[in-house]
Amino acid sequence: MEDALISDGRALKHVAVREYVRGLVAGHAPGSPAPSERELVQRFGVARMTVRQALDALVTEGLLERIPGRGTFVARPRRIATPITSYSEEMTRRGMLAESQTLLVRREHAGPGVARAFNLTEGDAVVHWRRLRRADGQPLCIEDAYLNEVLLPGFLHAAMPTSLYDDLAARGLRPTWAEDSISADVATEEEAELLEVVPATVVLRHSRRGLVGDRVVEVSRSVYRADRYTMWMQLGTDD
Amino acid sequence: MEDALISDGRALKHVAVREYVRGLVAGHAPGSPAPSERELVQRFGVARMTVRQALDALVTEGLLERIPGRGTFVARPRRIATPITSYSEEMTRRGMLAESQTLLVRREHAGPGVARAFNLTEGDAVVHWRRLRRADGQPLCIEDAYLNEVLLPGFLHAAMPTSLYDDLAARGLRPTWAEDSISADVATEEEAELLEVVPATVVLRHSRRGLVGDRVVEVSRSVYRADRYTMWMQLGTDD
DNA sequence: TAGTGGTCTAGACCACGAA
DNA sequence: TCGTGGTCTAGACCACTAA
Repeated sequence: MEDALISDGRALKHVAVREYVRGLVAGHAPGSPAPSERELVQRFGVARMTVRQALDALVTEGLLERIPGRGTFVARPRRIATPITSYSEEMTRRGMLAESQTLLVRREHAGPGVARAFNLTEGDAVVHWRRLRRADGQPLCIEDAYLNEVLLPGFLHAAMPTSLYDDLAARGLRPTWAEDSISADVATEEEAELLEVVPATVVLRHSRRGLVGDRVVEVSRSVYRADRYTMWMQLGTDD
Repeated sequence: MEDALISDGRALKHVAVREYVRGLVAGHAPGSPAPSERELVQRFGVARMTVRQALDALVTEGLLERIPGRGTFVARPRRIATPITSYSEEMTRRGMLAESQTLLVRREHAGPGVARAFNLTEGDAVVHWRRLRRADGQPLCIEDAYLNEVLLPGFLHAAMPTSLYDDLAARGLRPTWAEDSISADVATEEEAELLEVVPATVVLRHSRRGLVGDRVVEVSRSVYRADRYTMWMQLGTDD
């Protein structure tokens, strides 16, 4: 929603036009016509440049497309690269029931790897949260998430959120940038027991550094049963 | 390059201003000031709206950023998600010497999996190109690439390109969209022999469907030695 | 021919930042 | 105080599309 209309007290005309058009075409099929520029000039009693400023924004964000000599139309949605998702979001997308069992959650001193990933000094305090993840009731993954406590005051004492990403989102700290590494390996004895496989079974390891701006908010290491999990991703933009 | 100046015969003013500014700030450090809008109005003898249209384009493409009350400046380059790279590009990025040995290249009838990936009918002709990939002389990967011959006339009879992606780029068919899957597995006997490991060694499997627009130009399946390869990727935009 | 978006003019007032 | 970008006006002519 555009809150400039409320919070500012003084509505910007191009914002008013933009949000009017956005609401008008919401849910309309690609190719549906939007109002013509001169029609909007009449309706809002503004200059045409103001209407164009409003429509420019909607064209830039991919909602509308202009065809010279014909008009302005609802654009076909662009393909989008793989979003940065949480385990529960990913499982929901696959149509599976995601469950999590907390194995450990406590304040720890950062080891060398975690400290480097956070740009902290070894020994600095971090929150360590280890969970066993299930899909449709079957063990699928062990995730060790590390969090920078400075960015998440009261996190340890609050009720554990259902979804880490939901909690981060509520704090405005949901990662918008992720640096991932993926490798194949065999399970350790401890991992094998939790995942209910024999030791030395093949697993997929996935590490992530999640950032918001320049701040590292999440460092995680996950190990998946290779017989139950294939990672998917889409790269590129548009089509 | 902006060719509207030449091909159109009649130069668009906002294009002239845009390209003038682009050339002016080329190579300048982030934070360097660009000319002010009123300065460009003077220099080109155009209206301010025309200058703003020119600068809007450069701001949208991420070259400039505006700071109200201060001016317009060269923007800090945005972080970019993992590009769709070829094996040789990826190895070069890692500072390793990439080599390829063609094991097989021929026309084949598409099997069910490849046909589905290409949106073809099973049995349709495809080009199959199998290569053993080395990094710094050591076997790293076996790649089976399948190509749609309809899109690549004469491909089989031409000299084999050093890089498949270079050849595709020359034909305007370098993928701009990729759908990948990654899984952990063990090597087959044949794979183990080529990769110079014992059978049942852990490997990373990577499949890709590469598209340009709606056209599938490449379907590939790669198998990497897990002890020598970790996949990296970056997701998201900006920072 | 009528309507559309693309381009362009020559001004204007505003809020904000720096000096 | 002065310069900056942000917003806005009330027109104009053009090329193009569709009827």
